[in-house]
Amino acid sequence: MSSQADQSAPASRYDFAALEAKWRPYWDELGLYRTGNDPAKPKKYILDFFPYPSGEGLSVGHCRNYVPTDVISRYYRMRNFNVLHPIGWDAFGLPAENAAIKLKTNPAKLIAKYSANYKRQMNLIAASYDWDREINSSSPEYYRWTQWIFLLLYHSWYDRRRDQARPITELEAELERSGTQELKLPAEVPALTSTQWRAMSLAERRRYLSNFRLAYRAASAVNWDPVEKTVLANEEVIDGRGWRSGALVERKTLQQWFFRITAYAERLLADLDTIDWPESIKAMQRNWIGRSEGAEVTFKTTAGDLVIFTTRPDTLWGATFMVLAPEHPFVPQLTTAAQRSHVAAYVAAAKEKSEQTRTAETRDKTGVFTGSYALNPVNQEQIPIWIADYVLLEYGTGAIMAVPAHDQRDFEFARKFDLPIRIVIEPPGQTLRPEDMTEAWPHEGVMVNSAHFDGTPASEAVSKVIAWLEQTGKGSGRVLYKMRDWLISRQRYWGTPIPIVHTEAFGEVPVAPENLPVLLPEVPNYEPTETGESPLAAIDSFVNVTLPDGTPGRRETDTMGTFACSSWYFLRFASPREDQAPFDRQAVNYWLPIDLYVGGAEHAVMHLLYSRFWTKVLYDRGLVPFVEPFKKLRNQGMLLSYDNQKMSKSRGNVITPDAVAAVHGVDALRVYILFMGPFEAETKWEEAGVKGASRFLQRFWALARDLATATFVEPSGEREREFRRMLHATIKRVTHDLEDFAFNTAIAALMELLNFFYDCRRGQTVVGVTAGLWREGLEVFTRLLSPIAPFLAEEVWQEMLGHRGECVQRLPWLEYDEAALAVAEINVVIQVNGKLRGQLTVPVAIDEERLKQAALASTQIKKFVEGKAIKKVIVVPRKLVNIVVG
RNA sequence: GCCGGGGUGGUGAAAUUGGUAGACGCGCUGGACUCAAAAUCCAGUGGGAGCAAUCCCUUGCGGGUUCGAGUCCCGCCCCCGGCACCA
Repeated sequence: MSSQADQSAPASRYDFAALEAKWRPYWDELGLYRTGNDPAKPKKYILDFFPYPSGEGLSVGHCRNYVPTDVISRYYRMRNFNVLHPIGWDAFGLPAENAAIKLKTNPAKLIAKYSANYKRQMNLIAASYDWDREINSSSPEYYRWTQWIFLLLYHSWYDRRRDQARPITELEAELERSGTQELKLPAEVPALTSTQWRAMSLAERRRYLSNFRLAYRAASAVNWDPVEKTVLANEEVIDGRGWRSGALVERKTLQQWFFRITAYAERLLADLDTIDWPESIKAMQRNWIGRSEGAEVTFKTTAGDLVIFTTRPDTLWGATFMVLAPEHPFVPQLTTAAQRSHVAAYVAAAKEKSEQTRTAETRDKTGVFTGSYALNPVNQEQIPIWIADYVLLEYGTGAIMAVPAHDQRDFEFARKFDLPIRIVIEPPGQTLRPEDMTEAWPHEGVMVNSAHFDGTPASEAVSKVIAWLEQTGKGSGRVLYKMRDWLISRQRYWGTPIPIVHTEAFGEVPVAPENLPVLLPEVPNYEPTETGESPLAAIDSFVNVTLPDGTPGRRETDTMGTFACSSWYFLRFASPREDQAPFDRQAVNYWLPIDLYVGGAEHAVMHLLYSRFWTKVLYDRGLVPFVEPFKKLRNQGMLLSYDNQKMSKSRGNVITPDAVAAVHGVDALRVYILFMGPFEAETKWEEAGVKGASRFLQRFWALARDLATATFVEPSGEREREFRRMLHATIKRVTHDLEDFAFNTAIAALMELLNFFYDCRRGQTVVGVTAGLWREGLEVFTRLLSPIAPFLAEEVWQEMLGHRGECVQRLPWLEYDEAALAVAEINVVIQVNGKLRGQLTVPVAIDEERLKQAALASTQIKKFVEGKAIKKVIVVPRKLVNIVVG
């Protein structure tokens, strides 16, 4: 499209490229996108998910995220809110590092290049970010504070009595005073007296305290991604594969850093009920947290007390055998000489199988008898102990009681190995017989064969048994979660260094906050190793340090996974240049929590869970006054390419905003993105759809162009009332639809208004309304369009409607006038037996009786009513009359 | 299997609390303009019957509630997303 307009005749199409070139610098100069800071105004914080700049740049799929939030931001600016709409770069992480290795360059350089391109594209689509607040998580000014929060977690412990994180110094004081006796200790942490505590060396104390810290280092079986050459968090493993690399993960036991997110399981679950998020994301988080209520019960064995967890303590009398995970620590001791070779072979085979194959292969039960027996505490019965890989060491206690009558897995196992099946639960009034069963009966029912509990109904069974277990010391009620602690260390270069130094004398020593940041060294070689050791370990100048007191130490060489960076970045935007703290408290108090957070659904249990966790820790430690960071979350639907496939470079079907904007203009791109379907629905890109959006804008532009030459005839009061009514109805619809995230119907409303304008025209002549009202109509349209198609709106407003120098987006949002919406007459539908048979135009204020009479008198319904008895007439004022005949 | 979300024309989709199903767009058909095309404008467009007025059918399937159901209830089928030997 050229900007040289034909001088003689009026142009037939508008030159979108010229408008874009003209208005972009104008808005920049005006500071239109700068964050509002008028303390008298209310605020809106509207945020897009922290993007990861990649070499591929943005596709139109990203626009489905950025355009709607931009429209909402512009809308709230016009509604006179202070709007914070920032953007930054989630810059650390594997993709940039891998790309840099491949291209033999530095990841920082690549990120700079990629993010510059993202910025260019974001500006292209007129996303109204405040670039003064741009942040980059890989800059020392930023990651310094990621390290600071790491240390905050390190110096915090979770007090289960108060359900709150507290400073570790308070725990030390309590241990000094009274040991662990008053603490609600987690089962896996050994109790301690104050005397024992005082006798401990500094290193021993540090080791003991790591049982409590919210950031701790521990040896654990972890997910090793052999392609990325690093460990991954559980949340990053999808179907047994690394979420980015797609490689099958391997089990490795390594010393790793974790965040104790499990301490917050209950709060992370409960607070989901307080936030406005898509149900699917909440469901995924609930599912991930995986809460189960049940009981722990102790069975005596020759290797010691064997604790099991069950959600069905009411079936304890039906336990006919026990099953341990092959890795369970009791296995060697429980295995009898006769069984030794079988057990050893089974354990070895289980070890060979990855998590993947263990679950992917058939669910056929396998297992082997240990030769030992356990004592069922409820009936003093000796039951055989087996091992089988369907029991997982990581969940519960790694051991179960098997109740084949009432659990399908145990049933299959019992049938396969010919173990007894005993029924202890029955449906009321029915009898079950083991020999008749083809599957377990896992439902709730009446207890039978359960000593003095026989006859206990389902509604009371579980709670009564738990109470009895607690009274008799055989067990206790317990809540279990599937969620594991968050593994944060990565054996890679391009991440936030973990601010810890390891020493011989004192164990791990945290870096003092005033010595942050621990800088990531700039080095030419940073390729990952095969050994599970970070490439930083090979850099002596980084590793070897001397503490202020002269103690030699070795720096922690793992870096943090990028989800640490993105777990607090939304706080940083409130005061992005703050250099005394991660954020300015006042600024955070004003801007947070986020009013609207938009991004893809793929972060359901990663970023969105981690951020909630960090926010709760910050809340507990008094740094923020809210417990949930994202009040309202929306996920944009996926945008498939024209071939119904996901857009990807390898398929060659990526559509870029650059290409669309070049052909149709940015406004048309934006209109189509918004109009293509409901915001949250998956949709397919249709080139013809952009043409439709473009046509809509053209049609509006042509009306504005013709304003100067139009003639106005036959003004009529009635027609003008109708015209005004349309204007106000459209203001109302667009306003409500934008508030509801219903961009497609907001645009449909504008299209209807435009069609109405065209109905008022006969060629260049406008019929029924005055020039003044016609102009008002165009002005209303322009203002409603301005957040959606800002370039055309600005052009029409300033150049064609004669408001030069007045930025249309600086005007307040239009209010609708209820009075103008009023109509004198309305259509009412006449139904006979619920079927549409006629219509009636009646005064809006008609009373019910008259409406009924008018309907009955209507000739349209005569033939449906004639000769039949009228049984009933339903009158719904302003809507319909339904005549029921028999 | 469990959890969440869906199923409406040729097509993307609309439809406050149950109250004219298919707004708006795309596509298609016809017309105007043009030497012609593109663009634009005007008219039509759920399916079926009929010259017509008009009538019948229609929101995945089967029941139900109701004067009235896309919407509520019960039972199915199918699609998408997530989780899954979690005791």
